[in-house]
Amino acid sequence: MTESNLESLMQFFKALANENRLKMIGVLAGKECGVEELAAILNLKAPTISHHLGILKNLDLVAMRVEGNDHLYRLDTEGLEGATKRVFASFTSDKVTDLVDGVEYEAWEKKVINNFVRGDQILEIPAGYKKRLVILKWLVDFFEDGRKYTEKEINGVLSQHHQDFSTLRRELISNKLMERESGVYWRLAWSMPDLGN
Amino acid sequence: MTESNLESLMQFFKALANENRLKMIGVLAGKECGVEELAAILNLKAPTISHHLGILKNLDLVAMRVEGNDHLYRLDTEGLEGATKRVFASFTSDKVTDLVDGVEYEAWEKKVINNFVRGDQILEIPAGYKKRLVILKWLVDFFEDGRKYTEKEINGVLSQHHQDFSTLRRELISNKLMERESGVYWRLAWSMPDLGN
DNA sequence: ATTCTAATTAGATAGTTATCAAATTAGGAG
DNA sequence: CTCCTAATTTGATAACTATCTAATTAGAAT
Repeated sequence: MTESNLESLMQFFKALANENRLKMIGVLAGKECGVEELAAILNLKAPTISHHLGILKNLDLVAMRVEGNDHLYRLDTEGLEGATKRVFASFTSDKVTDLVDGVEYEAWEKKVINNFVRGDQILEIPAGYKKRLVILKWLVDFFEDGRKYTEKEINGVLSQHHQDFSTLRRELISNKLMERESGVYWRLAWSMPDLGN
Repeated sequence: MTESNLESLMQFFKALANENRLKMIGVLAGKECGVEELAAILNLKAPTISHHLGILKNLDLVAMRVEGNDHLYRLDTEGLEGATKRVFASFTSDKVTDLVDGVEYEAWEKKVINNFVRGDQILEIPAGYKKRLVILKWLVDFFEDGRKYTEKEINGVLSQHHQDFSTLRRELISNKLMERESGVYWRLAWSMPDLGN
């Protein structure tokens, strides 16, 4: 459903993402045509038309009947409407998300952690906001949820990961990952999804 | 409207006729992303992502805001819905025909006439049904509409265009372009569109 | 100010697709 | 049965597009 859905969507769009195929659909909507006739109308050679018709036929956008030596093509109105409806159903609001679920949403976070953490050691505190936040979220996971910590305890944990524990402590607070009240600290954020580090 | 309509339809389909762009839409429907983040998720390099985003942005399918050094992209839901609706509208029943009106519908008939007629002379009666019909339609235009003809008159007119007037006469009848009753003939078909011959 | 960061643009290359000419097929016409 | 006609298939080529690396830009951080 998901992968093949994306695949079939793509097939549909590819089929229509071509000037001459669109024109063919327009022409065939008006009248039934043989291959040579289409070739003349669109200023192309017959093999090219055959090629395009093959693509459209595979998706049931056109249909064919034989009359004598001629292959008469026409628009498959039902096929077109059906495909159109199916496609645009996939593009309403929430459905779009379904296009991707084989996708590794956390790839970038993993990469950031890989680049800035070795073992348990933070090699460097990232300058950019987004990356720093990733590291802070990784870091906050070393504190138990629900437990209260003294500042000394906080510093103890943080200094296991990087020398500049006070910057880290400040950042955790300002980014709302931990909270402090009258000298007592506790974490706010929940665990990150497993990043495999 | 017409030419540019086809053009803009094509732009839309081309934009979506690509696996990675579809995936990007799926991802961005779920969350705002920076370029590097998308690059990591889709296993591509940043310039490639920029390239794709440019295409999507031109069509208002995604929108961007700046935060620090990051360019954060998100799905432009309204733009997407709007484009989708517009496209969908172009594909309902009769609208499809509007895709082509700069197109020479009679190109093939012209070509047939050019190949089988020189001046007023039919060089050869086409074997294929469709082509023969084109020539017959060209031929019937030499008879006045509403006037009655004797068989002798018919033969006289036809023999000005080809020696085998009796075959032509028979064909005109069997193809319902002329009718006969008790030795009197009259034409049935109306004039062809001007083919410029 | 200078350095750094993320994004974009430019240029090059590889993969894909449209197109045509030539060969082949399927099936009517004589 | 043989020729003829229209379509398709095959193979080659040209145009286009996706992708990458390297160079550039815009703007934040120090």
